[in-house]
Amino acid sequence: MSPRRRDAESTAAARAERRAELLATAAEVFASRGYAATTVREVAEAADMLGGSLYYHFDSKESMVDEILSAFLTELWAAYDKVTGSGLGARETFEALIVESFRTIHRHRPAVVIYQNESKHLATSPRFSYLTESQRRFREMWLAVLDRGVTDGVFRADLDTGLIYRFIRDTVWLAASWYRGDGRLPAEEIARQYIAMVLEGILTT
Amino acid sequence: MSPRRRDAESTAAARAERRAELLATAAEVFASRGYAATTVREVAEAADMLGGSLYYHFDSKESMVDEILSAFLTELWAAYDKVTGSGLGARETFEALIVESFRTIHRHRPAVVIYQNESKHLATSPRFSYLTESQRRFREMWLAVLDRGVTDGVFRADLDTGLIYRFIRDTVWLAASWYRGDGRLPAEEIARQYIAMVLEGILTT
Amino acid sequence: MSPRRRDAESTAAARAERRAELLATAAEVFASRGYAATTVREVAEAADMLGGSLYYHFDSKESMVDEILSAFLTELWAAYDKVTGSGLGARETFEALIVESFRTIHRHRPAVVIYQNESKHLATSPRFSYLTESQRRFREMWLAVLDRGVTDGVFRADLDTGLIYRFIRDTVWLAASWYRGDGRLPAEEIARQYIAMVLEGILTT
Amino acid sequence: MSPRRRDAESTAAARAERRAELLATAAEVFASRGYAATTVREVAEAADMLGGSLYYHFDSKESMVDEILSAFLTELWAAYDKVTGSGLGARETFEALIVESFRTIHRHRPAVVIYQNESKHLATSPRFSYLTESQRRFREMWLAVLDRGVTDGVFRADLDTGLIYRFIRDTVWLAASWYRGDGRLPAEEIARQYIAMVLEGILTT
DNA sequence: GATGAATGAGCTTTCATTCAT
DNA sequence: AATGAATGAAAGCTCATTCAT
Repeated sequence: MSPRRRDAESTAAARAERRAELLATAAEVFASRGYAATTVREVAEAADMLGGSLYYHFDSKESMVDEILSAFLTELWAAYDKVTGSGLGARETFEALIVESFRTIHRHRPAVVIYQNESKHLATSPRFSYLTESQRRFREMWLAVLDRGVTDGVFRADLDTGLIYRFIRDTVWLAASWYRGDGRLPAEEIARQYIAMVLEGILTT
Repeated sequence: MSPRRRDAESTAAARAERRAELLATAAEVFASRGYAATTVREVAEAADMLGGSLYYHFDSKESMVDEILSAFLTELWAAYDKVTGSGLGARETFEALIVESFRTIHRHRPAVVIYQNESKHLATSPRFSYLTESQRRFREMWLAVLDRGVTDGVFRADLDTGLIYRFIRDTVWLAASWYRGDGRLPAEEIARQYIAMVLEGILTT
Repeated sequence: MSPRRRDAESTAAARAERRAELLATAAEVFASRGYAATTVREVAEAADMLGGSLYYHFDSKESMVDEILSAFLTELWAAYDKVTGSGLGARETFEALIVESFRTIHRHRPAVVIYQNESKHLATSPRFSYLTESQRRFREMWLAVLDRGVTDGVFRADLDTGLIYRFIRDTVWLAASWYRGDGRLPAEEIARQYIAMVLEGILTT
Repeated sequence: MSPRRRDAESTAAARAERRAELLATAAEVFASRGYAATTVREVAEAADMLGGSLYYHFDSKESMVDEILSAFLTELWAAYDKVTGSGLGARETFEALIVESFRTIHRHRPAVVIYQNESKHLATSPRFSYLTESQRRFREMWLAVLDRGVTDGVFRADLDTGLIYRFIRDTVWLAASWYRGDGRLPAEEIARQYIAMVLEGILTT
């Protein structure tokens, strides 16, 4: 490996690292103030620079949320795919998905908040069509698990699975709004209690 | 009643009605596009007027959300207070509160959506301090019901009531985002299924 | 005189009186808040009506100032012309003009304030060309008196008459800004002291 | 001096210089068109920029007048304080104050015009309370000089000093409206003739 | 004569974005 | 990489004016 190449690599790596840093900062600000209500100046200030300087790193404000959300969704689906591809039963799949969701909230809290608050609005633009697509997959995945559970006689048959899906979706993602990693309840414990509450309600007894 | 008085009354009534109409329109638009992202011109357009004309009826964009939210909260608390003042047991209170919540969503859907999406941000301004206050009361009310249920042996003691409170809060209010009054599921049926799901999970068996 | 004609006359008279009332009110408001900074609504409010109602009486906000100023100037020039046509000497003319000026201020205080504050700005519009014309006549009249006084050996020759003219003009009209008819100093006493000061100076002799 | 420090200094200096330039332009426009009647766009145009660009340098239109007026008053009072602190007699103080006033007009003509035309209106806002305060000090200072002159037998006792103060104040500051630095009469000559007129009168003796 | 609702132009201000340095 | 000045579109809001009643 030539020194030249090493330089190029370390430069590229340093640049990527800087981007990641800036995106983390931006995500924090977008999450706390709301995307539309946050100015580029505020993001820059949080990163100790001036407004114009961000444009060296990013094309636009929109491209920042874009990167934040797509990075989060990519990682989320990697985790989900691993679970659904493991050949677990309906109940075990249900539990594993809940646990993965709370783990993701733990690692990507600001991104989850942004996703929760802004995705409906952003999704109207073609650039963010992947948000709609993700939501569709999300719905299919959960309905499949719930329906399989009903078919297998594991979940109650007298409740509307569409309704249950919505309740689960809402609680899980809204948890990002109040979840604090430093609280007395770690992500795993929240997942455990959440599973206990929901499962013992929808299970046949 | 003199004609003069009748005139004054009908004029004042007509004005109040017009305000209500405009507020309903504004609420719809704020709910669907987001308060910050909605322009006054858009609200006016939805009401078939020009931007400036709205200012004959309202002081500012802010005063519109203010009226929308406070009208909704006033009605909501009237319903809640009636329930909590009826001397019902923990479980019956729980059920009645859920039913009232879904009924309010049915009648004030756009206001609920706005409340859900914007109140965190709006509450930072002194003008909207009643939002914070309402949230505090809301929390106290639910915790009281849940704790009483635990004490009375009606609700399970091994779950964190703070956590349960949050799950309930999030699911109930977020329901406004997807609820459509014209759907196959009326508010009462949604409430019934929701109660079934949650209660049979947190009840001692 | 037919009753019909009397009605028409009394109606016309009543209308003229109402206009005069409204103009007096408007002058007061324009004088205290400034013409540009005063809204039509404020004028109307001071006259106990709604904004639109003024347009029954007047074409526009501009036509109100127009009437206020031209009425004032008409009366002022009638008084001035009487003085300059009386064949008085330079000093007596000087004194008489000062006295008439303060009398006009006494009767038309708000109009004078408006004239002082706004005429420079208004005069740029063709509609108000009479303001420029009036100012020109005013200058000519005073310079004639002062120059005649110098020629006659009544006024000092070592002072620039253009400068003296300006000083007189400024002090006399600005007096409207602080003059209050109810004060301890009536218009005539102010005129007397003013004349004494300008003619003889403030030094002891 | 390190290069870094020099850079910082020259940058800060350049910025201050630019602000001063823009303020001078704004003062010119405010003075000629009136503050309320001047639009921000007009100020910007006079400075060869677009309306929004001014907001990089100033918070608001109001903050521009604020800076213009307070800079002028600061300098004016520095000059006045020097005079009144010199232990001169009443007549010499009088003359020196007049001279300083005309010198200030010479250097700050637009600011003086703005002060004259707008301060009454601006002073109602707390932000401009210093205008009221300045006017109070101004009155006290002049009355002290005039009263001392009367006591010392230098000034006539048969004239109302309150009245004289007002005449002096009005003429001196209104002079800014017509004074042109390029005219045949320099500030000092105007001051000389003005002093002669007020002290000795315009009559031949 | 007056009301009240609406108009529409124009204002101050904000803010994402650009670009020379 | 970052600065700082400027752009220009668009926002919230004001206000003189109109007009049916």
